[in-house]
Amino acid sequence: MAEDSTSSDLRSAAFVVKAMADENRLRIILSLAAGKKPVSRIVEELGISQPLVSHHLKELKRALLVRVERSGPFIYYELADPRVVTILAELRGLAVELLARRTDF
Amino acid sequence: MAEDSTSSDLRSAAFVVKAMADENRLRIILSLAAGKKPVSRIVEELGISQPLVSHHLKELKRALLVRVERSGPFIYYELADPRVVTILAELRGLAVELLARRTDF
DNA sequence: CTATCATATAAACGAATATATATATGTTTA
DNA sequence: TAAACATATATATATTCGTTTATATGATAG
Repeated sequence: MAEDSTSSDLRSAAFVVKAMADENRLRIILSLAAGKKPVSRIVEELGISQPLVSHHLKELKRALLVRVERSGPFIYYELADPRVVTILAELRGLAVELLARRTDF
Repeated sequence: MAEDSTSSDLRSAAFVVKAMADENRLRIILSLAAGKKPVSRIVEELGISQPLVSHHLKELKRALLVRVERSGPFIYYELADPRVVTILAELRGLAVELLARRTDF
């Protein structure tokens, strides 16, 4: 008897959410929201080390959140789906409000 | 000079996302989406041990995603914000599609 | 072919996390 | 107050994760 789809969907969701569960990766996603760009641009925009950016891009790629494309010496990354940006915006709004509420009294 | 709000927002978002980055916690969230319920109900619905459920609820509470309320011997948990359910649904849809795409060729 | 630039990978380490088992706390009822 | 029940906490362990440092790959220009 096969498991219900909810279970496997949630496993998939957890897999994707894990890839987003890091501040640096969220910053990379936000940077890529502005459009396709090579690693070096992300590095200079975010001010984090190149190996670290590469490592996080690898994670994002593993979770299928970004697509890779080589052009000459540059390797361009882009978001695999625009919904990532929407969802991130919603998460940000929610998070900000939840934290703000905490000090309401 | 203060840091820009984007940075602290993303830190907040990462904090909340981390709390969602676990399949068991997503299952708990989904269970609570149907309404406020005591720990024991979550335990029987999900079939995971009571201490483990308590532990994950603690994490969700730390991230302000759930609210707690005691009533007699029972301790009820409920989602702190309905948007969590919406966002989870979107994440699930995205994840399922991303994974499905992978085998398209 | 060598030098240089862009990026990836490897190794190592500490910190955080998920889980299981055992036990404690707090509430109700008799 | 003792017993039964609901939930939390403590402890231990195994695993995963984020980061740094160092090095490798792969493309291009001279």
